Amino acid sequence: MTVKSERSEPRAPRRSSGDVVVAALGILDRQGLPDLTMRNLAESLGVQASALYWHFPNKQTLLAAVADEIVSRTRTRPVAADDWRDAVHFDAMALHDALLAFKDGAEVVSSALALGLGAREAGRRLAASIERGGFDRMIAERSAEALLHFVIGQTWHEQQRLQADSLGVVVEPFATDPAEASGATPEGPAVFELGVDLFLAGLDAREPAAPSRGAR
Amino acid sequence: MTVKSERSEPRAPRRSSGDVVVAALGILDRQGLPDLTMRNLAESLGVQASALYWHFPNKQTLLAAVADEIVSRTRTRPVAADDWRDAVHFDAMALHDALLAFKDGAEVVSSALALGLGAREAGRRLAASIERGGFDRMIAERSAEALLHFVIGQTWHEQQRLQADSLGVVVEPFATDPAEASGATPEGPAVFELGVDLFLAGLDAREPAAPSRGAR
DNA sequence: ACCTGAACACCGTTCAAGT
DNA sequence: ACCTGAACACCGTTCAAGT
Repeated sequence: MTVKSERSEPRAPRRSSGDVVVAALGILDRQGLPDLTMRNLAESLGVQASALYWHFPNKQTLLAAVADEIVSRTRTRPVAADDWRDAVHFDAMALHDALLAFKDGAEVVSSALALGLGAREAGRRLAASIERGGFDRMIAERSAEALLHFVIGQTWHEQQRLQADSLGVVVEPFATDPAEASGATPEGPAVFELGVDLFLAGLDAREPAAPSRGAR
Repeated sequence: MTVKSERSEPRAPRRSSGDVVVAALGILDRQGLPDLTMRNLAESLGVQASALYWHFPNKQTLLAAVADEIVSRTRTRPVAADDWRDAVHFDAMALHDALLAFKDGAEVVSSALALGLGAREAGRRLAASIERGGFDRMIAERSAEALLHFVIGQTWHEQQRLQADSLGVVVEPFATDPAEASGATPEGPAVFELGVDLFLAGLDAREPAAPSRGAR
């Protein structure tokens, strides 16, 4: 007989702020950012909208936590002994995939980062991988920031096109010549890879450094 | 005596969509994006909010026009005979400045670009300057896009910090080590320049090409 | 500690109707 | 051609009060 356990009886299944973030990710995944309202989110938790303000001071802070969660789900490199260029390349691709994993993921992370809330982990990983190339910390951090802005901006744009396509909306490709824009979009990943490779080539040229291991 | 001119008498000082964009820029400049509501904008034009929907189908389209206007005010290079690297460098800095010229300018342009509306001119200019280095059009366009995303993302972040500072809000600097984050932020422009230089070095390494002029 | 209920001060957008 | 007036269906946030 479903009696209550030992001590006190847990009145209701109360929520932690972690639960709120998970519920927010669910809405993001299924519906996207425009539908991620405090009211919708509250409803999906079986709660009043005002209850969310016990867990987070405002929506912006909540979105920052969501951005952190998206970024924290980035794949990490299995082996750590590789060339630093491969490590940076891997980090960039992994972040790209993590952003694509949730509808409007890139936009959420972009805003959080610009606002100076959350999504810091992404930059830290890139900087750490770059540092393995023997660059000093200042260079590593700043170039990581540059690469990070590229990855997020590019992914946001790409994600927007993917979502537009899936709705059958026609969006002109990103081309200089409108005449050649009529052809099929070559493909997404190539643009992305070119950017990352350009960046790596730039770093390589800046400092010959040690080939991979050993502090110069 | 202030009589009416020849033909018909102009009843009221009616607005063009250009006037709407200019008014929007005014609000952006003085108050920022959160205050750029259809109602505020209408009021600044002495009109009802619903009147704006005669000029633009929706707010998103209006913001795209605003983004176009911001980008179109980018300084253009005085002399065209320079090295292509200098041209790209100039374009990047000029766009940076154009985005900083209006409160939340970078955010407005970032969104418009990601959404595939407006702000295309920025990419076109960069691509044209890169093409002067002898790269083929595909490479030029894609690398321009990469650089563009960096410039906008970086500027958005920078602008956010500038505005936060001017309000006395404390925002932690963008650093890996929270311990070293307590120092003063070194400075903004340097981060920006490093990114552009990295990018140029990457392009340079990819194709030795002609030094500046002449098609390879 | 966690949440309800009700309210406040807004939003973007539509649409019939006016001139 | 350009705009009004009124409405619709929402927003984020606050706050006293409940358990």
